[in-house]
Amino acid sequence: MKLRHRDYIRLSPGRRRTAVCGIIDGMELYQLRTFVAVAQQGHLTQAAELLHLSQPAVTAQIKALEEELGVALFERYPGGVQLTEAAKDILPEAERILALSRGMQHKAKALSGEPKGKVKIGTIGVPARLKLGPWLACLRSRYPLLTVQTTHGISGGILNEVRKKTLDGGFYLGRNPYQNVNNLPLTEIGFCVALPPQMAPMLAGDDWDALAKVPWLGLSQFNSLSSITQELWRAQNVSPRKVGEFDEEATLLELVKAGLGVAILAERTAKRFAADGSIVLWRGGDCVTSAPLQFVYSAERENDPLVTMLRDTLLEVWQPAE
Amino acid sequence: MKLRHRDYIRLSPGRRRTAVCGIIDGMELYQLRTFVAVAQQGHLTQAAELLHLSQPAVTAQIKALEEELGVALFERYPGGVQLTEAAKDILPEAERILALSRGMQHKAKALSGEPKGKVKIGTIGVPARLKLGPWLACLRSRYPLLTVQTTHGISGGILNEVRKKTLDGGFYLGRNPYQNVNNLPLTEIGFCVALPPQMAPMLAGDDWDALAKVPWLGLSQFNSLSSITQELWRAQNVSPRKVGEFDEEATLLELVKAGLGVAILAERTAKRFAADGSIVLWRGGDCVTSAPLQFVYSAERENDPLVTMLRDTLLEVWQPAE
DNA sequence: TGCGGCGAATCAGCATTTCTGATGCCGCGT
DNA sequence: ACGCGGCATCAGAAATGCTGATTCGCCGCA
Repeated sequence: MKLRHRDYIRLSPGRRRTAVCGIIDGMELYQLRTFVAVAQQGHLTQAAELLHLSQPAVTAQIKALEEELGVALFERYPGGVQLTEAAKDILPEAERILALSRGMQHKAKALSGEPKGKVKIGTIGVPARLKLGPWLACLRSRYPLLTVQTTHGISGGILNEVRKKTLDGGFYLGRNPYQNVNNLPLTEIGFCVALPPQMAPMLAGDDWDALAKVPWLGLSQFNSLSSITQELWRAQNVSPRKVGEFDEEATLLELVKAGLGVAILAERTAKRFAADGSIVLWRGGDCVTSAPLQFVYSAERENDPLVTMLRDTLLEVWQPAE
Repeated sequence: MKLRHRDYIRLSPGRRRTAVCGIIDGMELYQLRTFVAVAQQGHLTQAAELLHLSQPAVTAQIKALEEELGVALFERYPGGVQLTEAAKDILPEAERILALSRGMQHKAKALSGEPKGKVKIGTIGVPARLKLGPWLACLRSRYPLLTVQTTHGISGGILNEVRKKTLDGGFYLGRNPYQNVNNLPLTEIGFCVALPPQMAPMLAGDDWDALAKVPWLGLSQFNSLSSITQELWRAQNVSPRKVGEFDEEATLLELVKAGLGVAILAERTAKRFAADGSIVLWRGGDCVTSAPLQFVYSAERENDPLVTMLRDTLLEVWQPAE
């Protein structure tokens, strides 16, 4: 990797901060947050998105911090940035500081009395399957001052919003690929392959190659099933003929009924509609794969009293049942 | 103590900071610094001075922090403020965060290569007695890029400037009354009572009562000897007739020579001038008291590499000698 | 009981900082 | 070569933090 060229001209407009003598009392938490985000992402641009900032803002903050500390923190390469040796030493300290500061905020929140405010939750799929009703009821009864706002979306989108902290938490189907998002497994959901009745005769056996030959209703890449399905095909070493990409189960169901092709559906949905014959299940309804349904939230908020409340009530609703 | 009345109207101008969802990513280090300073001082005004800020600025910062955390941090009483119960829980966290952040800055400074910059040192009394020459020579030889700026003053003033971080460090004579200023004892300095030659006959014995009857050249309250002298008189249960207050030893010496009254002088100075008869020492030059000569610096900078350098070189210069 | 004094809150205006959007520059892959 | 990803830079705009003057509440004192 060749180091990207740049002339070290400073733009620093000169701060107002009271810089007294030796020590310049100027380092601030927002700079550390940015530092850590950039270190994590390896890109100013991506860090900027995570921080809800523009890229120039991130550039400036990093530059200011580097100047403040008297140490270069990143080496700029084409295609991204990389921690310097010094920064590798400093990063854990910054993380510890941020962790402590979050801890302090959480403590304060815990001390500030009855929890109130609005919680934003991302939902996916069928509300009933999330046990959304019982959960919110439980939440409401225990914390009356809390209001909830739900946002429906597809699995990947929800996860991303949780990552970007646009949502306080959300449901996710599948294995969460981010390490700065924590998850609470709720249950396992099985999936079957649904066939239009007219195609059923052709696919009586459990032959994957045969399955690969009929039209396949694909999933949008933001749907968590998408990657699950892809793994599935790869494992069987076949590749399907996709007739399109769709991002909601209800849509898929409709299209299967209409005979457009075969698709993967959640076991429960599939079984329900197989019962009345509007679709037929491959292999008689055996699940071809499964994925965990999880509740996800920002890892930074692991100890946030609010998140704890969410987790506790969720467990209460899910534990006895499953 | 009666709680001070006030209507909790907020002025908060609304921040720009990206307040996303549940958590408001807005707490900043400068607010914590202010919080801790106020907690320590018990007065917004005094904290403001320590922080080089105006009192309204401190008010606003505390208010913002309280709003941020959702907890009242101080109760306002006439004559000052006091920590709330919640704040007592939170304060240690804030201190830990600040300590860590300082630690990080120090680490960065240590990593940033050869130390350079300007160090401001407060001096008192006679430079030679501070071994200033040898010390600065040692410092210079070891850290060539470091420049030193000395500010001469009286003991109390220097200590205060160190406390307010206007100076990186300084010399102080006496026991340091502040706990947020650390000190490095260098040596002990003895003091004798100097008499004008013409008064000597009247005070041949070692009678304190007799001493109390002659005119006394007092010390300004900012001179560290001031409190030492006061203790001394109190211990002897007598009180002198002050003819004025002066703040430099050289001045005192001149006045004693001129016959205005008696005064307390450092042993060495006193002995030197007693030798040529321009003054006479009470009790033949026995010290009546002594005080430690110390190097003082902000406690927050205990681990600052710069301060470590100062301490190490000082010890090197002072250790072998005394 | 009226009068200064102390300390905090408030207000308006100002100075400075920080952000954004547009743009430039640099390597890389197609 | 061209477009693209990604960072730096710039100018303008928005927002924040700070200050000085003033007010308010409470206390001690005459």
